Amino acid sequence: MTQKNYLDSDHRKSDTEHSFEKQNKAFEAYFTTGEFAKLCKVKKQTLFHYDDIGIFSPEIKKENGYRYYSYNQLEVFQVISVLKEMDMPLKSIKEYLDHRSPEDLIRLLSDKIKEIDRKMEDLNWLKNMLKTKVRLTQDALKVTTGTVLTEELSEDEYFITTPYNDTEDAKKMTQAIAGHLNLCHDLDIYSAYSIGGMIPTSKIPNETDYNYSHFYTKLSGSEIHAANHKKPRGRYAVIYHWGGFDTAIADYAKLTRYVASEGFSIGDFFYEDVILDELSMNGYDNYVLKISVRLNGEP
Amino acid sequence: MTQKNYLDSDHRKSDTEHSFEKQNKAFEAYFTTGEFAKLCKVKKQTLFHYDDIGIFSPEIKKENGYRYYSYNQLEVFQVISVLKEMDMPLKSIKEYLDHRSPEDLIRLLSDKIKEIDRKMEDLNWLKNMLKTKVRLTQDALKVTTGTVLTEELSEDEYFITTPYNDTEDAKKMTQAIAGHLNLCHDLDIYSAYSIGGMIPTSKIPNETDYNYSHFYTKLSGSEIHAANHKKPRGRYAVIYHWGGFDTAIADYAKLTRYVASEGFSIGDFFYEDVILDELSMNGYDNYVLKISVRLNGEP
DNA sequence: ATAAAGTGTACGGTAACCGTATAGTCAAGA
DNA sequence: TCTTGACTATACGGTTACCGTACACTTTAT
Repeated sequence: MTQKNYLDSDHRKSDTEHSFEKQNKAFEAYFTTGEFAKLCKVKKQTLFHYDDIGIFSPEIKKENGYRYYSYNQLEVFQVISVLKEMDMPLKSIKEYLDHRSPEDLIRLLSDKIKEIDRKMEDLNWLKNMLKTKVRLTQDALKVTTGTVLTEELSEDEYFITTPYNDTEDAKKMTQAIAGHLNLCHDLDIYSAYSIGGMIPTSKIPNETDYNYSHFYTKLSGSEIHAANHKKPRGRYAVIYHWGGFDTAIADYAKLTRYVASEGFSIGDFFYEDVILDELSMNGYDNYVLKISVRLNGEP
Repeated sequence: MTQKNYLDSDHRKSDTEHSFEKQNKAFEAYFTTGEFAKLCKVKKQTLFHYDDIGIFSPEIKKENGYRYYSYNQLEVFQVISVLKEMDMPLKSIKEYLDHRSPEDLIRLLSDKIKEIDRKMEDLNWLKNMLKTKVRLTQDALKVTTGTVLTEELSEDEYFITTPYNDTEDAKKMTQAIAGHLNLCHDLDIYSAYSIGGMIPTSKIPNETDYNYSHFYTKLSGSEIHAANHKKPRGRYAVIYHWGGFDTAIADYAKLTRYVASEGFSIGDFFYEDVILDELSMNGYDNYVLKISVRLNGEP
């Protein structure tokens, strides 16, 4: 790759003043810190730093402190760059460089390849989640609130749910939600959707009660094996509500009246999804909720 | 998602001692720092830190300094977690949270999606490079050095080259190599292969001359449009050399003798590749070189 | 009442540098 | 030879997002 020439044997470790005086011209074959930094496309500071921590030092250091890097050190630096790009801490790089061997290299790189695979999976998941979130938010901006409409759910949706029995105790509820998050976490489920709440239609929310029976997370393709609830496909009555949970009660009532007036019988659960949440809005009072309930029977 | 109940309006910002005494029981609806940290799956320190820098503070702080987080703050914390997972610095998260809106969220997430795409491309390239490196290293371990063998190159290979005219001046050569690296960098070419050197067969290396005419980088599929040299397919004489550039001279001669003795005429260039380099070996003297030259004409 | 467990602040340290101030050094032109 | 401008070195502080530990005080359970 590069040539190892006579300069090497002449000057390597020849750091007495004598040899400097005698072969001063040889310094032309060396790079100062600034030159070498430019070659490596890094700041001088980086080279100082590497020298300080002992991972990469100039071949020669004059007694006035001036550093001189040799041509063949460029390659060593490249090695460090590559290892650094793989997120290897300098400490480990140093350790590796001190004991390197082809076998260790193969081990090291193979591990890194696995790590990259993991990282790519994570990124892929994150990307899908962000895309879903963008879509949901865009939809939410187009929504009309306070009016009942109907919507066809063309496919069954699968949920993982955490049951909830306690009453309106805020702390208990928070713990249940945290528990649900942990459950999802343990099952490696990271949905793009917010957590939703199910309320049995037998218990329409009122001023004193707003009782969820379950908290749920919608599952996507590869995760439906973990499902324990199915939101059945079919026609749903939907109302979008703006103004937080407190004032949603009225819209639950509206929804119930609508179902009856249209001659349907009501499905088993209200499904409550947060469409615009803390990510884009400041505070519960500005959330946009989507409340839906299945229309059973023929009108 | 969660319920906003009476605790909210009663206790938010009610941090006088009076209201604490009066509604002490309400604290049961709040979480201490440790509890909340467990809920969020982080250390207490993190919450302290977020409070310090003003990005996320408990709803209530008693006059003895004890922090109390409310149930609805869990969601705010989740938001911070998600943004953090997208490598957003806390400072920017705070800025965003202070002015958030659905439109900004869409902008933000769309940018992040693009960023993720870039990152995945980078990772993919790195992965391919590592895989190639592993393969090359494994091959190198199986190699016999010092013996001439022949090898069929079934496909043309495409190189991007940097010409080199100067003589054995180490500094000039280093600069040429650095220039080559920069060229590749500028063209977005990051090969998995090390830089190779080409030597015209008219100038067989000897004790005083080891003159490369070009440095090259092998291009892979999508990059061949940038090629300015083709290593033609066909039969090649190959010798693997262990012991660095200095002692390679003898093997160049061996190669030349072999070509003649078998009745071939010699190709235009020697191709010199470093098979085991600084990544796995310590110092030039332990490199393994692969020197190849095309066998022209029928024997 | 006492002990265990939890909470607070403060301070130091981490990783891999970047920026700046200050002082010394080198190379080229007058 | 001297000066000037460009460069070099060291030292110290700052960055980011925390982690650990020490020490003192509270709360909770017994």
